[in-house]
Amino acid sequence: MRKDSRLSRLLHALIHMDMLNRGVTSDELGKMLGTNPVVVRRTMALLKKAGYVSSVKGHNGGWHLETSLTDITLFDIQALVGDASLFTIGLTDEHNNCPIEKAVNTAISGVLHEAEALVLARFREIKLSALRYDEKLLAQLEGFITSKG
Amino acid sequence: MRKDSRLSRLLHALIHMDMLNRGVTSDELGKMLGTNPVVVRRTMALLKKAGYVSSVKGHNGGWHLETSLTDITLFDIQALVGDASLFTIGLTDEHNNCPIEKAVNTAISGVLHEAEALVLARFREIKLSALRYDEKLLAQLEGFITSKG
DNA sequence: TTTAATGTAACTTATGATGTTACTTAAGGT
DNA sequence: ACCTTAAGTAACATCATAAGTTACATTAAA
Repeated sequence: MRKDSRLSRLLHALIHMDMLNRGVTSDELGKMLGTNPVVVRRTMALLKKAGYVSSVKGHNGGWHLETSLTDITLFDIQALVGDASLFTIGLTDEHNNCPIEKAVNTAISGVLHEAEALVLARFREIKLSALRYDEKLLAQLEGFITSKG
Repeated sequence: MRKDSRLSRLLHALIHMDMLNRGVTSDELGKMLGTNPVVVRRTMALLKKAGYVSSVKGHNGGWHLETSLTDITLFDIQALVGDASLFTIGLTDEHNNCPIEKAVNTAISGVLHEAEALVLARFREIKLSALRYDEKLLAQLEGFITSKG
């Protein structure tokens, strides 16, 4: 199923902005993120609405970081993009009153809720400042097997 | 994002088959699951391939349970449908060698792996026999808030 | 031979992020 | 004033995949 990579992209953009410590244009961000400026604007609009960044139109315009990365957690950004559930597992129509279906859905959703709570709790613990480029950290992590998505 | 409800459907079907204790047709299952017989066959084919059920064509044909529900866990069924990741959160292209992107993806995937392990461990603990219709259990669970999916 | 069933191919639909084009608006530079 | 650079946004296409649907082949009992 198609995945939502906006969380990854927004974190990526925010950290680049923090390290550059200047305004950046959507074109620049698009090159960094491997996408085009319209997608960047669309996605960055979520950050702007939440006040984490501002934007300036016209000449010398662009995006500006308005918040220290020590004050933003993965949870904060996930909250901007995570409208629906975190899982690809769906339940069948819950307005059906078949008791078997209810028992099945209850069992599944119980587990998924527990896992979702775990994810969000972990995301709350991770500040964006902790993800800034750090040679040592990256070397440690180099061998880590990352999921395809 | 669109969800995959095959896990829910397969569990639902298996428990109905167990309780009826007879062969059932795809038409019957379709009515129980709220879908049509072709979708049922397509989905049930996963169970058949794994040997949990068998099928008979023609007159008096249909689907037969071949395994006790005490010998099947949610994990077993999830393994049949869960080709990809359990999460709607995706990472951006991992062949990019931007160290920031790597750090971001590593942080996210670390958390998701932990949560996925939790889900699968819980699924291993739940036998399908534990989901059979039980008035008492259902009454207890009635108030539980279930996810929209 | 008729009927009831699975098996399966082919196509459509639904969904939501992503990609793309084109245009509008804003603001600095010349 | 005019040009250029930038965000903002509408409109539409693309992608991926489960689900829905139609049609037909195959199998086997009545």
